[in-house]
Amino acid sequence: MDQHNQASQVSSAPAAQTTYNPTDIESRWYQYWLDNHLFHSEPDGREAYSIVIPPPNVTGVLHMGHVLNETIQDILVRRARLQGKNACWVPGTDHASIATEAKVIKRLKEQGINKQDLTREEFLRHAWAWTDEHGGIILKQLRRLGCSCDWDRTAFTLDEKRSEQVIRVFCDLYRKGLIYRGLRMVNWDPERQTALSDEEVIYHEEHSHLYYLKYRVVESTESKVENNLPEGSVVHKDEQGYYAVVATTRPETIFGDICVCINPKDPANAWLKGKQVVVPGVGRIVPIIEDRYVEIGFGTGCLKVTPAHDVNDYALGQKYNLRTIDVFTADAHLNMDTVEDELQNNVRRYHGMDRFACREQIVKDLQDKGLVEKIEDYDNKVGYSERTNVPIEPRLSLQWFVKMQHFADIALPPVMNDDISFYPAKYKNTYRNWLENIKDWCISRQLWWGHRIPAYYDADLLAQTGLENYPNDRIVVSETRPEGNYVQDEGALDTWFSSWLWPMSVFDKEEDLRYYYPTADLVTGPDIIFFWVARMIMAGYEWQGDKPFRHVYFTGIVRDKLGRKMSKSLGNSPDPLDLIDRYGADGVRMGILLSAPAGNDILYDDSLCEQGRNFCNKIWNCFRMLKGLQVSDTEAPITDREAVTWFTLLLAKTEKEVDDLMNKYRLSEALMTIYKLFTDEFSGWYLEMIKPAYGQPICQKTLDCSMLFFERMLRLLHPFMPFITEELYHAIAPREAGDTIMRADTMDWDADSLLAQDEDGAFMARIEHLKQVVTGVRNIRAQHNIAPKEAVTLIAAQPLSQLVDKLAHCTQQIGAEKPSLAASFLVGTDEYTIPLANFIDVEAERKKLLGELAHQEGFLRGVEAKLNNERFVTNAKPEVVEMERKKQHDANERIAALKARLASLSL
RNA sequence: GGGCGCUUAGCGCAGCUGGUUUAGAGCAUCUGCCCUACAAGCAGAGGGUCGGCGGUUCGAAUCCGUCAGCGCCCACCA
Repeated sequence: MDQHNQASQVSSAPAAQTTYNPTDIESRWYQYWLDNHLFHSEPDGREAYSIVIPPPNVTGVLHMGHVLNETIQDILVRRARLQGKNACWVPGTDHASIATEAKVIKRLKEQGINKQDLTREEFLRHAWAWTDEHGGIILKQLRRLGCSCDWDRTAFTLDEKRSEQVIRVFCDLYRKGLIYRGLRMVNWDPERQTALSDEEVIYHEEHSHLYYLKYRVVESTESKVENNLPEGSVVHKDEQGYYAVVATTRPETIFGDICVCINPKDPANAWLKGKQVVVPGVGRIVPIIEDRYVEIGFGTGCLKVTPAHDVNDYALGQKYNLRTIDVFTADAHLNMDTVEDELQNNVRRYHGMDRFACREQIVKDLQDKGLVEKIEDYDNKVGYSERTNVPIEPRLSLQWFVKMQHFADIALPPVMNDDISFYPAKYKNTYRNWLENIKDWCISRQLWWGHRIPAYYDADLLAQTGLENYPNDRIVVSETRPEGNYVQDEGALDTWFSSWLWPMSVFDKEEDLRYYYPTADLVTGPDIIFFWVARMIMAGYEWQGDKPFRHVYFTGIVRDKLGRKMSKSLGNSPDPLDLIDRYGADGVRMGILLSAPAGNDILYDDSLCEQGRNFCNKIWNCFRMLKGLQVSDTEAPITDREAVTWFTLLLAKTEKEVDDLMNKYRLSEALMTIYKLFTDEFSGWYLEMIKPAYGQPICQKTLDCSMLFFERMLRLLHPFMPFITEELYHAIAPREAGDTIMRADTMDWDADSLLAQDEDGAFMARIEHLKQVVTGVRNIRAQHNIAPKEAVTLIAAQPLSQLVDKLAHCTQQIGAEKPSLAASFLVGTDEYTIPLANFIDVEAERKKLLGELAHQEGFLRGVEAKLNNERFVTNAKPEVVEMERKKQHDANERIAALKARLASLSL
């Protein structure tokens, strides 16, 4: 069946049911939007508004974090569309090399296939098959949420267009001298067996141990010890002789120890100067060296130096030209083949052990030999791979790097001077901090799923030199494979090396790039400020000469009710699709947004979606009420005209407020403002004002105005709740084919000139006063148990609008005598009285009045304390003093009225 | 070890270029209501002195200092 027709049918008649059922409505309208290409954008004469989606992992599924993020983007895009801008939201996915490669490997394993047994080409075929099969599910899921992406522009970070640009950028940087290949100590993920960037390492505090190991002093040098002990020496000796004590958290790296280092100024260890010691359990004889890097007083002041397995030790190694002995395999098992032949007998038993198993074993063995002085509990930070969550291993390897200082220099100023503005602004500090301490970016990965590094080695030369010693100036870096016998670099590029081009790479055509770039807003989490945000800014200036986006909106983290991060293992993360089934997409969108100001974590709870669903229901019923009214051609009563004028002003004012809040990215507050307008003002007050008596018709004019208000409120709400607003927009009146609430040119009115009609606010003030009187009457009804249907008399000094009589179900008596048996209340300084002969509880009334009197007198004392203070009267601004005088006057009037009431009550 | 941010009703928040009737909404709570748009609702109510202390000021939730607690980011003390 034709989906378009279905949608039209839905809108032709409001359903009779009293609750809103979103399911069918949402899927039909989404199809309608697609069928009419309402999300598609092409460059034209209008102002452009563009957003690029933070591309989710191609094989990912929708979680609550996405719901928050994508809802915000959709709100911004839909609002821009309503403002008449040419809005374009580009969707897409990320190839997420590490994560996806891991998934593919896991799947192959389930099929009994090992990655090692496949060629690169075979593996990639499997990976693409997997991507085609499972990829892009998340984009489908975004449709359920209502996301108005321009699906024709869907991009993928590993598709042909994107690849071209990534390779071009790599080559460009290489030619500019900003990319180099080098042997460095990098963060190694032994699980995935690849290098990582510094940003991909997450440090966790851990309870571990500090092992104090005995490094025996070599006998030939021992004799001198006794004769020459400097002041303050701390000498260790047991029945077998002298030894140094070295503290380490990683005894399994001991096989790679090259020397022991002390601080030259450390008196405790000065006796070790010039000595040699034996690496325990290994038997290697190593020198004591001296360097001020070692901190006196930490541990024993003796540091074992393992240049192949520690960043600092590597630095020392460079400084003193020490050799490296790498004792780990790529998957972090012990490799004893690198240890000297003559020591093999000592260490052979550890060969092939896992690094942590080896730690236990070597400690045990050393304890047996009496070579462990002591073991202390110790808390230290251990780096974990962000993706595989295994402890990373510092590893010396040949990798490709981007020189970052140049990029830091171009990316810092625009953020600091707000050319690119951050919401909330506090992240500017974080950003600056990172850029001011920038380090080179390791971009090569030992993975297959990704952009292959376009570097080529002469096959013959490579055979002679090997990769490590291949001369850098003979590397060919090129967009295309060079002619001849060349071998391409095996590495792939860090995923972020393609992501950082996203805001420009998604626009295929030059014309599009010119029109849509820079994009308007970026919506993302602060956790990828370094990974992505900063690097996009760098890339934007480097290749487009301009910022990639004008504003960055940082969302918070979605947590559960107890403040815990949502995770699969905790099982505290609801399935968004399930929530949409239960509450409707509009309900879920409102739920997630309500308590999510920029940068604040949100504590998700189903009750928030319930509130969203309930709001939909309220809107739905407002419409049912209006649509169900009988109409007449009679003149509108004065009360209708007052109500219409009031609501016109209120709506115009609220629209401006909402607009202002949106400009400040205060989306939650904007939604709350609309919510209150709809619920309190429109449903609670306005509809009650114009509602005809039972069985009576409403006049056409009033109904028309009311429908106009309703439509304008729908439009105001549309960015937040697209489905119900579209549904009711079509239910209000028949629309042309393809018409939509998201189109810009509906119902323009000039809010400013409307508001100018009540410039001094007198009319609005009158209605607000009137509402307070109604509330006062209702209050007395509640206190005295007077049923709503029972009419009461209201004694007032001045006549009020008939709206009061209608809303409070009362009859006004102007200036009438106030009986002593009555209840009264004050609005401002005006007193209102309701005779209550049959109902009044005199004591309760007196108590209430006395309470009010005490409050007013306390207030008056505060005001008078100020006014009696000469320094206040002379120093404060005149208008402030005047305000206090007014307060004093009003308080006195109210006190007088309360006293009079109390007196008459006592009669 | 540095840097940043937060601490306001039961909960999550707004207010913070000092003064607008002795602090504001939402949710939750309590009371009363199935009144013909809505019980996924209506009407009404209670509840904070603004983390502690000190200072500046005629006046501070709002500015300054300090202490405490919480959170985030960065950092090569084994």
